[in-house]
Amino acid sequence: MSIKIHDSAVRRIVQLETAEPGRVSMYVCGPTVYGFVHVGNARTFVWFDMIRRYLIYRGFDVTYVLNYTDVDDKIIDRARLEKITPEELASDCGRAFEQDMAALGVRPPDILCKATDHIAEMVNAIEGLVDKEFAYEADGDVFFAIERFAGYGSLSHRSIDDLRAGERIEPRASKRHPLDFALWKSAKEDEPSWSSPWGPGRPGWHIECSVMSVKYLGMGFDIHGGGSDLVFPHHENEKAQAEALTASKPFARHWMHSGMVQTESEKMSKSLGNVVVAHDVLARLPGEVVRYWALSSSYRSQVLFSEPVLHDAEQGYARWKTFFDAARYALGDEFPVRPDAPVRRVGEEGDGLVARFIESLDEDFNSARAFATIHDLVREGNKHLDATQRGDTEARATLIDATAAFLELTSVLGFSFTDTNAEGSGLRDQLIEYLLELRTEARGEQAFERADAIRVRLSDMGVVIEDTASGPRWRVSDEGR
RNA sequence: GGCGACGUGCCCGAGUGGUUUAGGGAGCGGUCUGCAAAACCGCGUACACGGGUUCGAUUCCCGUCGUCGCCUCCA
Repeated sequence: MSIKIHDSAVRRIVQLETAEPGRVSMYVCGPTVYGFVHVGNARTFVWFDMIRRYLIYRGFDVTYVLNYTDVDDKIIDRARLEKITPEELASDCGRAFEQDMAALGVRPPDILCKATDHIAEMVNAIEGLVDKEFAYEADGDVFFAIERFAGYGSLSHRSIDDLRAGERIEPRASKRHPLDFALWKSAKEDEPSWSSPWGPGRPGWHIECSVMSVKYLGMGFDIHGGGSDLVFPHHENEKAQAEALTASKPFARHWMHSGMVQTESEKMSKSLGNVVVAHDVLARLPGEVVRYWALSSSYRSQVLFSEPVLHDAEQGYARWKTFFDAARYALGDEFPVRPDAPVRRVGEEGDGLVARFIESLDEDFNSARAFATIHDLVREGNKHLDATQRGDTEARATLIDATAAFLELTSVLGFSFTDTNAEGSGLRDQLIEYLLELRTEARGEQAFERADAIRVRLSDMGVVIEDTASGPRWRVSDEGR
């Protein structure tokens, strides 16, 4: 088990070194629940889901923690706008998030934690930081004093001077240093608040992740993930808080950051107003297609979200699904439902395609290469379809191997294929079969017009007919589901 | 201004100091088919530009140009 990852703290590819052999603890910054997540968000969560699945596949015992930031200025503002309470808004958006994630094949985390369930722990942590003089109070607010923490900026590779040079906002007058950030914000009128030694208020943005990650995984947990726009200030601040409070380090052993999604030539971002909400995309495309798009290039690179790119994903995924359907038809009862023993010898050269798949993902999760091996697997399987249907037992054995490997590898990537034909009623199937009989008869009589008419009508209803060596095969397309 | 990433064939997108092709999409040609569809086979000889290192660079180094990200809430 030798897995390499790009660690953004050191900016290079390193060996994954976990605190305990065979176990991986990972914390990923989840959504701020005040609206639907956009596809950039979604891509990050799909990616960490895949990483989690892969680590499990490679034998690690993985603990995956995801948080909801459910107390925040934007939640308060939006709730006010919609005339509902912030709690209602947060729980609605949490539910919507879970729906979207389910559609994308993202498994729920092992631990889902919410900021509002950890206010007391956060207050405790802030008190600790004040005691140790890493933080100070000013008019009911509490700030973290970055100058007191040696090494501030080390995660994002910035010096305090560099950061000041790029300042774009007027610093608060009550801060001692312009880059000091809020741990606790005093409540204004009509805002949700909790009591604290500094008066009623709510926690600042970063503290919840420090507190919750350490609570559930302990200092020195293995992987901290999120989008690359969180490196500074969010992750830098999380790290400073946690290491200052516990007087120990590291906060996280490895940091992984996913690249930003862009539309046209701009980053997709809520503040730029150019977001495409995942919910809308999922309303018109299967989640698998979006997942295919998300995973078909490196998690670290910036990627484009556009119609042509979605089309590529749609076609690529369709190739897999078509193979699945064809293999199911050709193999019948011998279709490998769940591969118990991994098949490692398909595509016989070297160690085969499964080995190449593993080798690829071991190297900082090179999913593009992993996808290529699955496409090769599909080609290998497709080559043996016709012969299988003609009764060639050797071809059949190869097809079974290829299919088993295909199912295994795609499931590692989080794709599950379902037999769309099986979703209908027995009556429907009988009717389709009957129409196929009529069509076969017509073809026998050279009445091709009649035969083609049946095919067209069925196709309009979402039932695709394909003539094969051993007779016509039908399948229900996505439109027909 | 500081920090960083990237620039690969029509498009998306891996990768490598030379010997063997990433892969997908689109296109063209072929096989199969009554016709389709699916599938399979074949094809395009790509690595921003200019220097340098090297026997040899798309791959290393320097520079130029360009694109994008972070430095503000953001996945």
